[in-house]
Amino acid sequence: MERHVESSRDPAMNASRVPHTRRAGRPTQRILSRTLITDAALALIETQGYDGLTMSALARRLKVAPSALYNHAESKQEVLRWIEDRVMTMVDFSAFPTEPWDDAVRRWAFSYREVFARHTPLIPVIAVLPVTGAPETLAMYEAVTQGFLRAGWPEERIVPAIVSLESFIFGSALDMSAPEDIFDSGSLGPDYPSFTAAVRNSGGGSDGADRAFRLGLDALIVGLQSWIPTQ
Amino acid sequence: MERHVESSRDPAMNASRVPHTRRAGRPTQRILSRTLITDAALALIETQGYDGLTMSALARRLKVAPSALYNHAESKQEVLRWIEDRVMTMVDFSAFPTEPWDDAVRRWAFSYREVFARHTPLIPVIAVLPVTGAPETLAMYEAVTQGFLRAGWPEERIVPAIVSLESFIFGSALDMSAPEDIFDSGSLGPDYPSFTAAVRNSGGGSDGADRAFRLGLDALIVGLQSWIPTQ
DNA sequence: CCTAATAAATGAACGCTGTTCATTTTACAA
DNA sequence: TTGTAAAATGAACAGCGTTCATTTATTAGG
Repeated sequence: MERHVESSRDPAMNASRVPHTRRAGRPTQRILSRTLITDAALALIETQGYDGLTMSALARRLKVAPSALYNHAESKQEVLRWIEDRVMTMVDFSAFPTEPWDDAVRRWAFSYREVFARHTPLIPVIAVLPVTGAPETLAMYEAVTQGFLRAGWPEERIVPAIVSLESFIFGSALDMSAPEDIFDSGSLGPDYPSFTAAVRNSGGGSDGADRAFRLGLDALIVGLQSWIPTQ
Repeated sequence: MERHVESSRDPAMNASRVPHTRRAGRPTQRILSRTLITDAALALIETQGYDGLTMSALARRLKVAPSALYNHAESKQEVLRWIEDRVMTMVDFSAFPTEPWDDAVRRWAFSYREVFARHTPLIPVIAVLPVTGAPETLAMYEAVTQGFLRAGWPEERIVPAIVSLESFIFGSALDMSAPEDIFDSGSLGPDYPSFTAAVRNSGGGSDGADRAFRLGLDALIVGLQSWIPTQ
């Protein structure tokens, strides 16, 4: 068929998987690669959402048969892992080398939550995913760790602290995409008077998730800060 | 076919949806009901996991055709919502009426995490799900709210505090089912020396998630406690 | 320059999913 | 006994992720 290869595209080398031993007869990329597939997947998610991310749709966008994807990715799960690593590059952790610890954590946490609130289907993936083979994710952890060290954190407490913060961030990212009236008890309201009253008097309507996040993050930061020996 | 109704089963009245106005010609349950479907689904999950929870498998277990389920549930999503509400009954919030606030929160949080760590696929469902029509979930929130009031919390701060705690709990439940070596950077290790070292020195291997949860929960509790006016 | 080797692409399957629909069965009310 | 309406059936459906035998394209080596 005359479908693909209408122009001379970038050979699109596979960034992080250089062949170790080059044996006889080494062929080349024609169309696909980890980078290109991830690009297309993200573009697809941008316009169609995660429901629109099917292997067929992905292949269509790359002008390729669905089965061709399986020469490069083991499964859709693997594609999701690639996406996850790419999405991590959108998280802003730039404050750690310069700003005070708590400010840096705050900026990082807000950005982290924001990014994954737009990628909630990744959260169950990421929370369970080994970082092996996720260089961007590792880059973030390295920067965060250095920020903690810079603030005087003892090495052995850094990882648990990061895990705590991340747990809170992931949970909050999920919460962010909840409907505003999630706590509306409807006709059952009178059966649960204390809770219904608390919901009614819980302040502004629209920024409920935001207030809870700010509140919890501050609490977490204060609590964690007591783990830094001096200062 | 001679398949079903081999014994006289409980008519299995639909617990929480009593018909408001009984109009002419009111028929009866034969086999299915919200309660029975939820029972079967949970039993299925217990033995086969969430991957095994398909509408066909569910129907098979109830000795019924798959399409019969759709006379009672609008979709699989609705079945998941029923499961979610049932699972909420397994969360222990019994300490709120008697114990000190922080102890009650701790017990509740530990139980909550434990329960949903065994039901992680529900987490994305629950975090976004309106509580309308989820009586057990509402019952828990009512008890928790009363516990907060009893501890002197101002009404308007209770809901954000609960949301914060829940976010942390859900994130931690996801984290709980992560593999132990999730932070093993593999061959890329040397490129991220600070993080790799922090992981290596982060203490005991197996209870990593537990330590992070305890740490974060304590921090959160201390931080939140400063929101109680007196005491 | 041809040939052998091999990755990459194809297209037709596969089994399974959740869901729909016309039809039949069942149970109760009148 | 009859009428009504919910509940069950079974056959379809489109779409999903994935596999596999086959063809196409590319390049290294003799």
